[in-house]
Amino acid sequence: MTIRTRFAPSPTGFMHVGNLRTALYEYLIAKHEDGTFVLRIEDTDRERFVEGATDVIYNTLKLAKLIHDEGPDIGGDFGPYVQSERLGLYKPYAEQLISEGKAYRCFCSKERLESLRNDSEEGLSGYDRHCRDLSEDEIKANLDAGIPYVIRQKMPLDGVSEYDDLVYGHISFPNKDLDDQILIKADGFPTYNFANVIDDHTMNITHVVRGSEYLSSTPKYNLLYEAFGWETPVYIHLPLIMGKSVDEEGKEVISKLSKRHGSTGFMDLVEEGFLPEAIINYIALLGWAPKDNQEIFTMDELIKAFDISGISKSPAVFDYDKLEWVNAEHIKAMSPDEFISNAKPYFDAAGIKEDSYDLLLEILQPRITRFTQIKEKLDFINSYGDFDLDLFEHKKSKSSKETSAAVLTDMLPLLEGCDWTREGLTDVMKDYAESHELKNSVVMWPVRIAAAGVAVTPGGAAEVMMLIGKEESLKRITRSLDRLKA
RNA sequence: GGCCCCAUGGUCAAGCGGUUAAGACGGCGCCCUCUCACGGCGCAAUCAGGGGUUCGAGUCCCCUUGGGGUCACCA
Repeated sequence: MTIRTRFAPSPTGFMHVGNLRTALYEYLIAKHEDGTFVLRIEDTDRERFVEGATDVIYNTLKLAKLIHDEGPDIGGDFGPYVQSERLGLYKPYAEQLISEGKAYRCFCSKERLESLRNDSEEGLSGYDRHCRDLSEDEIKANLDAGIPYVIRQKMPLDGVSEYDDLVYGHISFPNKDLDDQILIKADGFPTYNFANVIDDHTMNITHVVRGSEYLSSTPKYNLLYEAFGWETPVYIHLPLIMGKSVDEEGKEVISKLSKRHGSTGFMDLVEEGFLPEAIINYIALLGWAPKDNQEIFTMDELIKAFDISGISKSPAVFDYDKLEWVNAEHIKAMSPDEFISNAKPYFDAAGIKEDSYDLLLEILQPRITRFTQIKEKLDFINSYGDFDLDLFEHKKSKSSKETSAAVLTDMLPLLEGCDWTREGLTDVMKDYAESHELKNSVVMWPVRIAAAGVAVTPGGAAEVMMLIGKEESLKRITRSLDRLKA
């Protein structure tokens, strides 16, 4: 039997990393066994419909390289793959249950249900099964009167529902706590719970993978499978992804990851400069650990290594620091071409010419954790002002304003006359240091500071000057020297 | 509140009856070094508490505590 998993998002226009991780695990579980990964759009809630939201889903999956084998855009043998296009399918199943005495029409108004909730202790008890045993006459009268109704499933009043989850093990649940769940809403649309079961069954889904928030509603699903005489799928519930934030009193709180914890939308993270493959890599590790200690994975490696037994049960806190590290590792693992093509937009924005690419590749690749940082790293190339002369003071480099002035005075003509290459520049500085019995740093420090005008630069004096160019470098050094002497 | 689930450093976590309790991120220190990174080396830091079971418990059982989830004509 080949494994079939499905990702069934609602088109809300926003892909939360928690949802994405669920999709990832569904994909990995299927692909590890050479199975099929299905995309199904769950849009039964007309009020929540967002224009263009399905595109966000397609784009996200494409960027994340979670390629589905069946779905609305590519078809398959079990279509349609959009619930709103399957509407006719659900009601007959509900009516079948009514005729078998396993479900019933409920004519209660929303207002009545509302007051039911308000009257109960904490507003927490459910439906009172008021319509569960209406007589045929009462039902007919209500129907004739055109009173809108929902279809509810009759839940067992006692006993225990049990099932086995591949992550959480054996779960048991007292039936008396189960509400007579609504299958079909008054508007004729199926509820998520109902459509989900019908679709999973009719699409031959073998493994249902979802967040652990469904752990306690799974007995309801099973009762539905049971009512139809269908085989239940294998359940794999995933630990939730949590976020850390600070409350009004300045206390640190941990709760289900949401926007208040920072960027949690996949697209938001991408915009901040996180690579899709790094995000995927990181979230794979949130709630799952490989057999060995590998941390950095490509998608193919994840498919190979993924194992359900490595999924943990306890919720995991999303850690931006580690994501940043994973991102940096992916950047460092890039081939020169990959790096350049990712960096090109930023190079263009900084007016960098192609002949600097090799040098920038070398100095930037180990230094950035996100490509979006390139702009500020290269700021010194295009902006230069009268910086604080105290920058020439650096104890560890044995550099001071006095030594700087002396060194720059000597270096200026030497630099002007030397071979303007990285090696040529380095050599002329080192030779000078050697012949004057100075530490390299006494020479390099002031040159770099004078040329860049900032304390921190990617690369050293020679690299800085190569990036700025001969003319501009000499101009800047002259200017700094004048200011030092003034 | 009822019900369900969870519990190893600050974070992700390995461990599945006998270990000096891995590893990674972050932090700190040292080395490398013209700055910042990269790289290398090292340090600090964890079994929530209490009962059992056992020759032996982070590992099994129970209770307590803590955390999370869920109780919609949302998904």
